[in-house]
Amino acid sequence: MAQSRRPTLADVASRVGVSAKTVSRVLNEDGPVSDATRAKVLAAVDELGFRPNLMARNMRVGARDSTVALVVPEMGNPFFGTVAGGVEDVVRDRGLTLLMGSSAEDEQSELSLITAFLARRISGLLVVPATGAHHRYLRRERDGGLPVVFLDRPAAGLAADAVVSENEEGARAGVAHLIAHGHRRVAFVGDRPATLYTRKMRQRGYRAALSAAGIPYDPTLVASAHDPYTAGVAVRRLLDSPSPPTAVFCGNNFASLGVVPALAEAGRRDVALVCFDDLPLAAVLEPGLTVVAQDPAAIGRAAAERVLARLGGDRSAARTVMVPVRVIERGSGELAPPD
Amino acid sequence: MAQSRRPTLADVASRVGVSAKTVSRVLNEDGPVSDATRAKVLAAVDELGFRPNLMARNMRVGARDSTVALVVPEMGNPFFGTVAGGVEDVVRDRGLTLLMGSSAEDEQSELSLITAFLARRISGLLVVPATGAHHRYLRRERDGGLPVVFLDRPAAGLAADAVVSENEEGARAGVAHLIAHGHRRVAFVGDRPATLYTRKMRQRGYRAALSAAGIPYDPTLVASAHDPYTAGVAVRRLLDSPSPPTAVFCGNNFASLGVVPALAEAGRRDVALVCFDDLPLAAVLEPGLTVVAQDPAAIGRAAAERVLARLGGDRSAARTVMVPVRVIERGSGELAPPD
DNA sequence: TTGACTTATGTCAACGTTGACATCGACAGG
DNA sequence: CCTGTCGATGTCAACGTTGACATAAGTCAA
Repeated sequence: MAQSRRPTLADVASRVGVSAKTVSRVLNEDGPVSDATRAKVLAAVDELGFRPNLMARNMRVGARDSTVALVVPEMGNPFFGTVAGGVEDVVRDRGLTLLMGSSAEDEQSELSLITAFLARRISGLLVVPATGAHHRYLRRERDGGLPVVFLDRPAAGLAADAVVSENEEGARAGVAHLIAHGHRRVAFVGDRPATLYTRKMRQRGYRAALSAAGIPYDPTLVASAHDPYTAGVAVRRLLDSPSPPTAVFCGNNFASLGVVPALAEAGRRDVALVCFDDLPLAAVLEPGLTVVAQDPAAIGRAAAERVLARLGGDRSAARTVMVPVRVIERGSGELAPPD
Repeated sequence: MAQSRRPTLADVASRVGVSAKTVSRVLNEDGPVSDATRAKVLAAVDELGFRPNLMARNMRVGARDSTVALVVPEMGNPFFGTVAGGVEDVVRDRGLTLLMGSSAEDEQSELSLITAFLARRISGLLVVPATGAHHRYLRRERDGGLPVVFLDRPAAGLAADAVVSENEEGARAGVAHLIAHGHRRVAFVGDRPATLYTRKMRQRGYRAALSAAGIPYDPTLVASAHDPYTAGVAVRRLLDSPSPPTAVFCGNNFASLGVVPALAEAGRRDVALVCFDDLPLAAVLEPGLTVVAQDPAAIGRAAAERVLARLGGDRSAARTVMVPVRVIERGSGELAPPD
């Protein structure tokens, strides 16, 4: 119960009867140490339960901490969990540890989280920007050689590396897929707020597909939602309108979780549906859910590789990496409109 | 490009023409500082882009880092992501930052990850143990006052706080639910390896439900899988056996993702099904998926609260907190067996 | 046998910060 | 006018570790 101070190198040293430096040498496999001394030191380390203090070490050697920090807007969202998994796979191989924190989509928490990470002298920073946040204040860190990479959404106010999905092209392909199956009235249920980067890009793809097919853009066919409930309400209203859509393109996974049940409950399995982002069980629905699948693990890996490249001395201009998406046909997107 | 050394307190101080200590006072709102000095210091801090070095600070004040570490077996699994979200909600309110890392279900990576965290003098440690890992080596840290809490699965070889779901009771209730609807041949598709804590507890609940109903335990009705594919294969084999089950109890979410499609593809919607763990879209299936839902966010919150209590000086004996689960009826678990 | 080299160890300062204590002027009360 | 108090600041050492350098004993070729 004595809540005793943690043992230090000096404690180990005095127990063995050598200097702290010798213990340091043993633990870092630095300079020469006799086998006898080594054995005694290791025994003492074990007995005392000594753990090196990385903070002290990093300070002395003037190194950054061997950690890479990842800031995401929500921990619970499996998309970001999978992104994090991709990051970890890559950084672990380089002996780096991943630190992760959530900004809760709040600009202020994002700032304080990033500040906390910088205060720990991390080696790299990965950020999925919270809505409305800007990152001008990271300019000095970036210029000072800290790799800063943005994921899923680009940075505002800072020229920095970014890794994003092919949002526009994916949405265009998904909507074109519906049009190719005969639809002319295709609704778009996008994320909220409408200023969100992914929302904007996907809506742009939606409009591109329409105009490529010579279909005029009709704003009454566009709705916004960030949670399933709102999305459900929105899609019901669209279907009840005077000239309802025959197909729906759903712009993010939370919206999908509302749109799919809403269509099912309304008994409207005839409405064609393509969703951005894959979902578990999507293949088991009746009909199966056609999606534009992102590859979140690939996003994480690509971002981590950017960090490693910068750490390795790459001083080239900031670049944006586009990660491909792909359309997975499962039935719901291949339904023809009623004649 | 100069990759210049980061500015220190002393740099700020010499620029303003005061001592480092005065700058420290300004930044920590410690002792008295004149308004004029304060203003000049803050300006210099801004110009130089000074960031306090938390490692140096922590070392000087002899404090642990204001960080709580969470070790999970897989980042991509949304269950753990939601757990992490629960932890974060609680620790953030106390000004603590969450560090997260994945052990990839590997005993060795778990050990090195935990070692890395301990070397950073974290304030608390939360661990979802990897399969087969033991934690005797954490005894000294726990005794030294470091809060150590295990989640989802208890520790092996260490008396420590733990927060787990009511696995046994939940499985018992789920299986009893099937029995109440007339089933006598209920299969169990459990996690793998069979020594996994959650697997064992849930299987125990399965057996308890059977024996409460006077149904003999039939090992040929039990299968194991940790991934969807294997689970699908297993359930098909069960259905093709000479005396097949009329109902299936599925012991974890990855297995569910295999069992549900397998039943659908085999055209066996008549087979009753209850799954441990809720899934998105579970309500939209035909029939809706009856589940025993865990509350991962509550697990995370409870674990974080244990850490905070220990940090607050709670020296009571290690305890295990059970987080309730609940049966959500949606159709698949209420199907009657063929007569 | 000596100087050059190697092996095994020790000493000391420094990393960036802050607690403890010192200093110095201004100002109030007796 | 002296003393005590307070406000504003400075000095110094220490946190735990390791790089640079020093030392001491042993080895070996000339």
